[in-house]
Amino acid sequence: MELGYFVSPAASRLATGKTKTVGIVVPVLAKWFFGKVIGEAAQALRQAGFDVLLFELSTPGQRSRFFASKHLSGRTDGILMIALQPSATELEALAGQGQAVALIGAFAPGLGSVSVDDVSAGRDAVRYLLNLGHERIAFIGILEKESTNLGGIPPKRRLAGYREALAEAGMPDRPTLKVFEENSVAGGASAMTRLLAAGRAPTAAFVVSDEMAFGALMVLRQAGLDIPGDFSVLGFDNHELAEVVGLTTMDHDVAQQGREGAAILLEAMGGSVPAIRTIPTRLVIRETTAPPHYLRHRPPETMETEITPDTPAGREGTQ
Amino acid sequence: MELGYFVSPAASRLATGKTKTVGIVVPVLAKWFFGKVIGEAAQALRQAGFDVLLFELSTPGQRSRFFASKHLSGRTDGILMIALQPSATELEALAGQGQAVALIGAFAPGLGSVSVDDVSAGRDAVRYLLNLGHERIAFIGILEKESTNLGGIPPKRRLAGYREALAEAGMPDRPTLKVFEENSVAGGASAMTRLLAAGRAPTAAFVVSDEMAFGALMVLRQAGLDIPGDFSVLGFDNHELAEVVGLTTMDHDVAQQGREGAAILLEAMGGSVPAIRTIPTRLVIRETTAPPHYLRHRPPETMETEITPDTPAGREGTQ
DNA sequence: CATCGAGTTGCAAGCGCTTGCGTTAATTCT
DNA sequence: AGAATTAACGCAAGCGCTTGCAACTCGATG
Repeated sequence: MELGYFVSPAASRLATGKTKTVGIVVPVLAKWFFGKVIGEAAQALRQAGFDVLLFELSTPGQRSRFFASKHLSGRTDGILMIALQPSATELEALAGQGQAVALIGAFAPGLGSVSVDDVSAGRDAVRYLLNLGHERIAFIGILEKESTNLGGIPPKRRLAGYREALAEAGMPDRPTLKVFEENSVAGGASAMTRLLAAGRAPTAAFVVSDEMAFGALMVLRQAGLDIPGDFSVLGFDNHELAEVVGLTTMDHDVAQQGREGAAILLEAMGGSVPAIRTIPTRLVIRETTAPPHYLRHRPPETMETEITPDTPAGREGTQ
Repeated sequence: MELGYFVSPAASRLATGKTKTVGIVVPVLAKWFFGKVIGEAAQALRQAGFDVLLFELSTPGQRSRFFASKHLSGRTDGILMIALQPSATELEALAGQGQAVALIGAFAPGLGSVSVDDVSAGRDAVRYLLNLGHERIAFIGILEKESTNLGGIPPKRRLAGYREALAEAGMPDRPTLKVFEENSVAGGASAMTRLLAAGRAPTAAFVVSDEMAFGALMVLRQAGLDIPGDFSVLGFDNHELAEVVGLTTMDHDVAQQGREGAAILLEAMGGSVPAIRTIPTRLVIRETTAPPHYLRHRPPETMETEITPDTPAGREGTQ
């Protein structure tokens, strides 16, 4: 019974009610982040003897259908939701089908989850730009279209971090410096376009995703601006290609999030108390950030090459 | 029986022997291409009433384990293999478990498959560089490490296309201009480094994947070379970020490959004769290609902006 | 040596569905 | 309207496993 596993899963499911299968739910697949985290989580889950079913909820229709029909019972024992903030009724629907649930990049009362410490990451990112001497720092965030469910909580928390850093430094939080667009290269491009078209342009931008930052960089280059001389860009994710572009970015261990998410789901299915874990972030300085050109003659006051926030990975009581 | 679908899948599987589930098998997940094609295929499969199980075979161990144990029977009705060239014994193992099989980006006798017309795509790409006036055109391909199963057939066929174009033009096929590395940004970077370090450097390179092309571009820029003035780079895939970098590349409809792969698997599970389809490619000219600098004063002989090969999508008798 | 307890083994019930067959109701033709 | 054909319906068997219980074996103890 232990080695050959020639048992018929169907029969054993019927008899036990356990499917030995989990569902991984993502808003999109064709993004580096999701591939990475799914891959890592799936491997851990598979190692624990679970099959993994994939669900992509890229439209509101798919999302509501997924939660509406109770097709999960008998199909999966648990659900790992990635970058999707479930509503109370959605959570109920899942619970009603006897599903254990774990979240990556989201929170829910009573559920286990992993996420990065977005507010401190946002704060650190903006602090760094402030230390460089920037005074007009833009924030490029993710637009919450109802037709998409990307975004969710993390970008909001990064915005909170942005505000904190500004407040700390006694800088005003100007509404005109905050723009929100779809989370994609194109979205980042149009956000930067809007920023440049507005009255007084900023000298730096904190962009909540590297993909958007790529788009932003593209329009800056097309506009003939020198990076980082005329404009600094700081991204988020440490995307696989951030290095190619030389993008300064906020790194967080994506693979670890996948692994921890899997572990937490496993615990939840085992009936353990749900853990809430936080992944640390780390600023990776590359070539898209520098003091603003009007300060170029003297070196910035601080010039660390790497900042690791003092929030270690571990259990936290947040939420 | 049609609407509510409150049936217990386990019981129905037991009774019918059909699982209404298919497996999608990929060598890696954390790549744009795979996310895209899986997403599209999964959606089509799901629409047809199938659940999709995900299998990532990123190591030779995982691969052999996957084919060795007969854990598929009773789990899936069919397998969609993406960018994985199955061996004869692997195919037997699958057939022995009653699995229908469809391939994306690979071929096998008697099996349905979709793939791009790699040889004509490679030929077109290199023809374009030749038309631009390049005389030393490098080929950056994928190294077949036994520890990875990426690559496979398509890159080999692209190389064949490269050779054909060179032969047509009466140009020699110099071994020193062909380098092979791992399919990644880093691999592309080291390939280009080797090319620049060698005796007489080429003036252009045809790179079999955009990711490698990104790496190649990175070292060219670091080397202080002007692109496309000093060096032209032509990629493959039309990666989501190719536009950001301005990379000239060979585009092929990735989503369509996913859809067609799903359709073919569905047909195969329905007992139809397996179809072998080919996806057309299309050269997308951007800013990384130009005539070599020593020809800059006069315009190139031909300067199309887009070449659509005359091989339409459709059934073919190849293989 | 007999008895009791612990450990082992085998058996049958049942998980919830599908499927074919026998039965009954509905429908059509003469 | 009666018989024959067809459609609808319900019933029981069985898919291959798990699991609890009964029967049994073995070892240890009084």
